[in-house]
Amino acid sequence: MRTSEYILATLKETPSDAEVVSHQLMLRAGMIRKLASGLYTWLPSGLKVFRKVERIVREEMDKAGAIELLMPVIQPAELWEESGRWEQFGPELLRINDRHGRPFALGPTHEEVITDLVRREINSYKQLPITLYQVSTKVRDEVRPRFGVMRAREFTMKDAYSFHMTDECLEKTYHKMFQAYCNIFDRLGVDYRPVIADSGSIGGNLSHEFHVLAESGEDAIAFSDESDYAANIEKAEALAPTEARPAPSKELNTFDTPEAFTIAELKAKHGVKPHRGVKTLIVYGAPDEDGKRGLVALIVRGDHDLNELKVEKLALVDSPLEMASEEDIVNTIGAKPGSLGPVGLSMPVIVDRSAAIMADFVAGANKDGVHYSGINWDRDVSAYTVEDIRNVVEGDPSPCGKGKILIKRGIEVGHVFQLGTKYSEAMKAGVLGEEGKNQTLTMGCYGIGVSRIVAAAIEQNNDDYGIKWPVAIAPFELAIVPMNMHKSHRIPEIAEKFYADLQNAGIDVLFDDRKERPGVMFNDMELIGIPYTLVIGERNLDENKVELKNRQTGEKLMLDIGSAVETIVNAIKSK
RNA sequence: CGGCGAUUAGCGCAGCUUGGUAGCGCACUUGGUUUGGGUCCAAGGGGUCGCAGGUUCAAAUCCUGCAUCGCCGACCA
Repeated sequence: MRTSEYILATLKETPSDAEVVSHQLMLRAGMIRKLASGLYTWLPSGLKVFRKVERIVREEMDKAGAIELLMPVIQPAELWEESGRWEQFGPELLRINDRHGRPFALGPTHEEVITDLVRREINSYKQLPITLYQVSTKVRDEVRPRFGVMRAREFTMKDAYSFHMTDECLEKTYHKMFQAYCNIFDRLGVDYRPVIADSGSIGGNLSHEFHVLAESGEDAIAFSDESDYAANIEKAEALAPTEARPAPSKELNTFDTPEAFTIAELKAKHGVKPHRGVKTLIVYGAPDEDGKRGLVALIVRGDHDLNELKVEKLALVDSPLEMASEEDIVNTIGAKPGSLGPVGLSMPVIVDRSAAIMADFVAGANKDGVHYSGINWDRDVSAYTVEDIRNVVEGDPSPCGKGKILIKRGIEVGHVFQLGTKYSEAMKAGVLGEEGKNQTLTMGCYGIGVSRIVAAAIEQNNDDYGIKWPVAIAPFELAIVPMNMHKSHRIPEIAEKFYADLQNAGIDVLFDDRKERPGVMFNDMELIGIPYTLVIGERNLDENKVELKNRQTGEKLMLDIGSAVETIVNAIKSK
């Protein structure tokens, strides 16, 4: 490709609404442009990267025995009603009506459609197991799209679905997919980790997420510093403390706290250390037979955070989890949030394991502007249950039994699930088994965010000058930058020859044939992140040399003109 | 969904307080100059000042409503 016949679309200035580095660089490097909130056009350079990621994903899926197909974005509501997700999915499911007023959804994922297809097409155990996949556009009406294509409303995902007669068979495919994912991320050249995960709204049992590690990641991952344990923080168990609860040594006392309604204020104004107090959070309980929801109190240590996912799974608590309104709290307890505590509460009280071994602690007195000190479990609060309801923090013992927890941030780029029979049962997808009896299929599903990978790779590979692409997914492998080509006759000649020879050798080349100053060209090529730049200038030509620059290392090599093509091809193809 | 903020040329912004000819930098076009790291000079093109309504002789500027975009929050106890 010649720059003169291409849209480089690079920007000197950073658009003001781009927050994270990958979003800024994708705009500046001319990869994407925003159409509306969470909707992006892929410009030529962006699309080239996107296609390279897509290709690696396809190759590895094919290698793992998955078969590609393509399903519609627009899906009839009936299918979603059948699986129960028309109700369950919430406003993220973008719904439309056709001209006849019939309801449809724009597919955020394709479990329903694939299950419907398989129940029609697959009739015998002999056709199983089978893994089908597609690379397609997904639509999710995100509450808050952000970070460019990282959390967009329309994005591209590779989604695969496997169907089996038995759980053992599902497990085998699951491991095969897991390995295929590792191969994919290895080839993409990103630093990633598979982590134990929750299966979320997709449903199912065992599940792993693949995360690209980056500061800007929206997920927190808990690692062990001594083993290869890694889990999404929402899934990492906070082990029960091994130490025993000290005996009470103080009397229960009240003290006035008229201006302290948060843990931070309690610390600032009354010197209460956060780990010596507890937070009391009020949520709605599971509905009773009449559908009425009571309140439930959740107690965690002042310096700990509640884990909503763990709470949601408790039988006493309504799912999805919802914080009680201030009105309901005042009406039931007689005090506002900020002055609540476990003493004298007439509702179920669920205490975190770490809070349950505290003695002589501080909490609100359920009276505005008053706190208790010297609270002790059993003596002052009789009815309560103990559960794991908090997020792990750094330094906690690892749930795997070895080492301590470290917390890092990650961008979720892949997710594999063992779904089980959630969809096949609801949608009656079964086949005849060996004994001639109908048997419900068991399913797995496996997603990779193709567009998100592009952004995640940039988060991990950039510097002050721009993007530093891994060769495998760079928009171009090499840039030819001639110095002042229009002032010379031999430079264009040699540059053209290199352009032709390198292309013939299978290198993806961008030939910067613009009439620009060298600095402008260098800056553009570095911003776009092309891994190698071949600089052709009079200065070196006199010695029969050209210069090869490596974007990753900054290293410059002088090459003899005669052997340069071979050297370059070897360097690039070895990656 | 709640709070805050923004909206003026393709991009980044000023002008608004105190109403009176719509500006700057980058980008773009033309000419010249320069040429191994975003040259310099000159001339030019490009705007329903987000939309609707109101106040006024006069509104980018003041008032009201709406829309869009963004940030933060939804762990506050």
